[in-house]
Order: sequence, then structure tokens, then C-alpha cells
Amino acid sequence: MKLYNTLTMKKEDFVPLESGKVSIYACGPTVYNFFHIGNARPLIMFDVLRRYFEYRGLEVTFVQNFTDIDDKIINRANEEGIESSAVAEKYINEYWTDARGLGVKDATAHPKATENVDGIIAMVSELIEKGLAYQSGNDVYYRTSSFKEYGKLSNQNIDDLMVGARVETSEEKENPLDFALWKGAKPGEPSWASPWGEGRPGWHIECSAMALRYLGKTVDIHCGGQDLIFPHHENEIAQSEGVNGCQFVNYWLHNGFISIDNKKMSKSLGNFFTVREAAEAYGYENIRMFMLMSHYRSPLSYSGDILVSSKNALERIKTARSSLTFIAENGGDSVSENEKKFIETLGNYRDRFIEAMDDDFNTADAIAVIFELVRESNSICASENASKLFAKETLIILGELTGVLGLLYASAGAEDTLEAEVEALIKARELARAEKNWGEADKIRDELTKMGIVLEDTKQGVKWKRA
RNA sequence: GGCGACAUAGCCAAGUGGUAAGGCAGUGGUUUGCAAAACCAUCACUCCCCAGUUCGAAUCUGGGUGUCGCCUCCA
Repeated sequence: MKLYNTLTMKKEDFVPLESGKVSIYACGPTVYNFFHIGNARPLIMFDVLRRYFEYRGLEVTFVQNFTDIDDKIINRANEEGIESSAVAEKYINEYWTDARGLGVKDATAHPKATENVDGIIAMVSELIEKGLAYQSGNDVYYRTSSFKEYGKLSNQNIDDLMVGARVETSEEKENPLDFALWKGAKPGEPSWASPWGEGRPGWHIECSAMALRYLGKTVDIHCGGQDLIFPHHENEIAQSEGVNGCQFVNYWLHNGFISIDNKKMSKSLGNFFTVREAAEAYGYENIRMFMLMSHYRSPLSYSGDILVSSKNALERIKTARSSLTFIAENGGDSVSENEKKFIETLGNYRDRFIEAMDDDFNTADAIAVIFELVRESNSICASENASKLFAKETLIILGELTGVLGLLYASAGAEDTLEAEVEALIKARELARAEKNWGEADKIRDELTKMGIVLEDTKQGVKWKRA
């Protein structure tokens, strides 16, 4: 499998540290608000990466943290007049609702910053001992000038950064580029005891400490949004490699942004849609489909129209599955030559799907393969003698491929049953149709439509679905 | 100023040297009692522009234009 590595700026063959296993660290949300569509992209795309590794038989350890202590959380808590821990708890719960709604699997571990303060303190202490950090007042800062490779991920050199730096100058820092590892507590702020007095961890150090604790000194893959490359991931490298003296991450993966009106969607610009509101309007699964239809590194622009288009596209796959499910129950027993031939080609779809995914998990291409499978399958479904065997075999591969992408989960396996009243109406309509009483039949169909039941008269019988 | 990315049909979007995937929308047809769904056909002589390399370029090289992102919390 090839993955595009931000560190080398090339697609590289993925070789895990330990054969058959892969460790992944993903920067998780700062829990002070609902997360937005842009935040959902890495969640969904790297969930697909994780599922794909599992599909290929690798044992995946996937760690995603919660940043549950930070300025924004404290501000929010002050606004609402509650504890910052209550703010964090609330939005962690909201996170689960949305993430699971989007079909994102829970990570192997979801560590919280506040539960890793001891590890953070140990790491900061070691950085000080090594001369890579210094105490200033009650704060501790990383001495960027002492880490020779600072800038290697973002391909920047320190001098250029300094020229363009819009970093606020601080009396506390030796150098504007230095960043906080530990922040001394201001009155009223939540704090933890440390060798430098009461305080709390800086943002960057959390990830280094949690990656070390859960995944060890070197991680196979670290992922996140492109805006984290600098400074967040650059700082993580400085911290982790500074302390551990070895490569921190072998493959750095970064997703592209989602924009609105050609501007990056971001909380600071205020031009964002939360996943919650988008899901209410268009459905969680269609948001997932929207993301999967393009490559994770491409820029993507969000609109209601595009979600409708994604919804229709996903509907096509759902309809195909529903037709197959129907035929698997109501189809014929004899298998035609045409079907036999088709069944033999099913493996080709799998091969092409894998080929697409092996190329930097190209989900857009992978979905195109699914659509081709759908077209061929639909073609056979439309024939009078479609067989149970054909439908069952096709369902297996369709379920397998959509499962890797995490699609079709919302309605998967849901045993939906009809109300007696609806069932009676469908029977009545069948009777009317048999008598060629079209007026009555159409009247009943309109009635059912109003009740949210859509009918399809197929060769194998009447199919229904909820609108 | 430094670093990086993107530009393919009405819309979305793959494709990194061999003659433009896929989806949405549209149009014509088949099917249907009529629908729905589906299928078939059609939908970019062309991939921002110019020059170059090549038998051959959307794909490589050089130049230009436009847009976006990071350099400050940010997926």
C-alpha cells in the first residue's frame, strides 16, 4: 500500500514497524463545542484508513485523544458559569453522538489530556534536563532553537519563520517561536501540581505524551488536518524526538480542507456548519458519502446541493442492495449462464477496489468500482429470472466493499416491518391491479405515498420502501 | 516575504506519458396499465493559458494567470 507522507512529500510504500500491525495516532477534538463538517473529514477519512488496514488483516491500534483542558474550554466554562470539566464532559458526549452517527468506529483508546498530566509532567521535566526547555516564571517553554531539525515537517527553516512570524512577543519567551509546554495557573483556573507550581499542560505536549504512553516512542502513522502541520505536529516532533532520541512518526498523513464559498471552514471565521445541523438536514450517512466521493487530500467545498447529490448517489447503492436483498428471498432457484458468468467476475471488483485503496486510499476510485458493480448487478436484477444465488453472491461482495468504506450502516440489517394497516393497503392494491382497476390501485398508491411508503412493482413482486 | 496546494463537462470528481473513470443533474429510448426503480444511448475532439520535450502529454519541463491554505487557536 502506498501512502502520501507529508514528511517526505512523496507517496511511499507503507511498511509497518512490526509486520502485521499498525499503530495510528490521530489528533482528536478540543471539546468546547459541537464539531463541524470540516472536523468530520479526518474522522471519516482516517476511519476508512483504519477499516482498510483491518480489512487487509492488519492489527490496528488507533489512538485518538480528547483535548479536555485548554483556553477555549475555560472561556466557555466561564461564559456558562460552570466547571471546565463539565464543558468537556458535555461535548465529549456530543462528540460520541455525531461520530457514531457518521459511522466512525470508536478508537482503540480515547485518552484525555487531564488523565495524562503525570506523563506530561515527566516529559516536560526531561526536556528541561536535556536543555530543550526552560522555565520562565510559572510557565515552561520549548527552546526551539536547540532542536536542530525544527521545521522539517512543514519544510520551513527557522529564519524564514521568524521573518514572517506574527507571533506575539512575550517577555517570558527567549524566542518568539518557543511554545508553551506548561502554563502556570491564573486565578480561578483548573490546575494540577507540578515542579513549576500549579498549572496545566500546553496543547502540543499532550499528544506527544499520550502517543508515547499508548503507542511507544515511534508510531507508524500520525494523522490530522493540514492546518496541524505547523505548528502542532512540528512541535510534537520537537518534543517527542527531543525526549526519546528517535524518529517519532514514520508516516505523516494530512487531510485537505473543506471550504465554504471558497474559504476554509473554521470556527474562528465562524463560517461553519456543525455536523449536527447538517445531519438534521441531510442525514449522517450522506455526509460520509460526500467525503468519500473525493480524495482525502483534495480541497473540498461544502454546500447543500452537493449533499443532495451525494444523497442521491448513495441512494443508488442502497436501491441496488435492496433489490438484491429482495431477490435473495423472492428470486428463482435456477442460475442462468449470464449470472454464472457475472458471479465469476465478482472477484475482479474486489481486486480493482483494493488497487484503488492501495493507492493512498483513493476512495473516489474505490466508489467508482462499487458503482460499476451496482450497474451490472441492477442489469441482472431487472431480468425476470434473477436467481437467489446470484443475489446472495453479489450481496456478499457489495457488503464487503461498502463495509470497508463504512457505508450502508444506517439501514444495514434493519429488519423493518410494516404496520398491519399498510400491509392491508398493499394487498388491496394488488387485488385492484389484478382486476385492472387502475383508478383504485393508483388511489391506494397515492394514499401510501402520503403515509411515506413508496411502492415499486418489480418482476419478482411488489417492493416497498420508506421515503 | 517564506512554505505548500489546487485549476478536468451544468455541478461534484478520478485519472501523473498511450489517446478523458465514476456520481449528480439533463436529453432521447426500452421497460411499466400508469408510475417508481432499472437498463441502453447521449452528455469534455478535450483537461486555466503560452512555449518546450516526446512518435505520443490532462499527465513531464519552463513561463504565466487565477484561487486557496499554513507561517496566530484551528481538522
